[in-house]
Amino acid sequence: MSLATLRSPRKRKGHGAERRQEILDAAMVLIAQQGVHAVSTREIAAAVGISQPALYAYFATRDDIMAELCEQAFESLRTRLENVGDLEPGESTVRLMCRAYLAFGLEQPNAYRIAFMIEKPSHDPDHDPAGDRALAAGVATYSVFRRQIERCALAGLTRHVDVDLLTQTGWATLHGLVALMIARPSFPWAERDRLMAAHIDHFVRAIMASPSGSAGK
Amino acid sequence: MSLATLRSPRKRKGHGAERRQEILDAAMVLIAQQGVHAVSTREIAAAVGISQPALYAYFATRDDIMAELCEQAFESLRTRLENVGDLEPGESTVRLMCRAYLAFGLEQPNAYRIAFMIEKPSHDPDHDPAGDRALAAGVATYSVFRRQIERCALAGLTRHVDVDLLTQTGWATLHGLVALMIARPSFPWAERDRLMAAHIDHFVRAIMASPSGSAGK
DNA sequence: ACTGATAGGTTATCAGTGATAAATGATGAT
DNA sequence: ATCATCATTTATCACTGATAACCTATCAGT
Repeated sequence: MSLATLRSPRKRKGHGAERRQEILDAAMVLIAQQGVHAVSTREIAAAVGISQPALYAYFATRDDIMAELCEQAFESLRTRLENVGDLEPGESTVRLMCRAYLAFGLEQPNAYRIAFMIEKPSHDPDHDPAGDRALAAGVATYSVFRRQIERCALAGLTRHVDVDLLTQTGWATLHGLVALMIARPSFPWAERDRLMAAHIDHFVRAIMASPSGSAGK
Repeated sequence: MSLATLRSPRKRKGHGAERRQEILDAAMVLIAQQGVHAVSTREIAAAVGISQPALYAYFATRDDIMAELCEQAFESLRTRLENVGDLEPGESTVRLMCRAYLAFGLEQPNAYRIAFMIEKPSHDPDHDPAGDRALAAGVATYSVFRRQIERCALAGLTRHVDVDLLTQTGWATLHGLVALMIARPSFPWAERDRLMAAHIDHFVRAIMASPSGSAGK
């Protein structure tokens, strides 16, 4: 009818959840290109081909988009950890899981940032559905990690048997290296591969009862 | 909150570096109260009693204020690590240093955030004086940490003798726990004291040659 | 075929942000 | 007393996330 409305390259009508995922995908691509803080709602909307307020039909706030991406990042890491498989519990499996974790963080720093390093300003004690779902995804990922440790603990391979304590300090150990290397790339780090290998050695040495870790170089 | 009401009566001319530090102090207080992201340049200016553009006579950008606070946070941590003292090198000294690190991070989360968890959007290859000074302060703090590890290494108390590798993975280990607990407080963490103690045990176990770490709970 | 409801979208606008330019005002030297 | 200087202010810019109000297809029901 009115040709004047064709000025902008308006796209077809999205079918509900499709467009929702379109938005998430566009946001992730932009974030991967420009970093988390540099992407605005207007850029995301333009990438999808809709106006900026249209986003708010699918997400209550910008942070909700981030929370959803956080959830997806957690699930990405979770499948990666699950792909380590249910080999027999032992040091080599633990090493594989550590490698998978570090690889995820260093290969997809933006996903890692969103999952672990973006602080949510929401301190509302009110319901925060998006944040809750992200937290649940984080706990689910944690559970995969924990399961491997637990199997080692049940086999008597760990230094002690408080599985949550082992898992949390172990996870924190891995997170520390990834987070610091992402947040402070200017620091004069040692060579990456040696650093990763040493860190995994330290992990195994800290957690396992009788590690076969290389003691020297 | 109306910013105008927070504004103290206009002050007299500032005396160079005095006012500069006034700004930094006000910024740090506000950040400690409201968090890093929630503090605007207008709030900082109002707290000092000047107009918002007046800040730019002392700092080129808001990020420069943050970089300066980052530098001060690093120095605060450095003195804390130095206060561990130059006792004889050994496991107990290392434990003290770990405790000092974790205590700093958990007691002053905002200073810790500024020092380690705020990513600078400046990717300019151009000169970035403020960022450079912050990095230098970080390296200086790293050196204090490194010195203790080095003394242990020279005494033959560490698992191997690549001091930078030991220090960097060790530092990352400590950072991981602090950063995760700060960034994800909603996670169902184990009890804090036990977690800290276990983490320090893991650190010692990973770094030292013959740790006396408690093996059970 | 008309009606109304509704999903999906738009334009216009708001308050707040970091930052800049130009006008103001006090200070200190001459 | 005059003038230059510099700290500081007012006014403003472009941009941000978010809201209000208004269009416009599409579709179900009579």
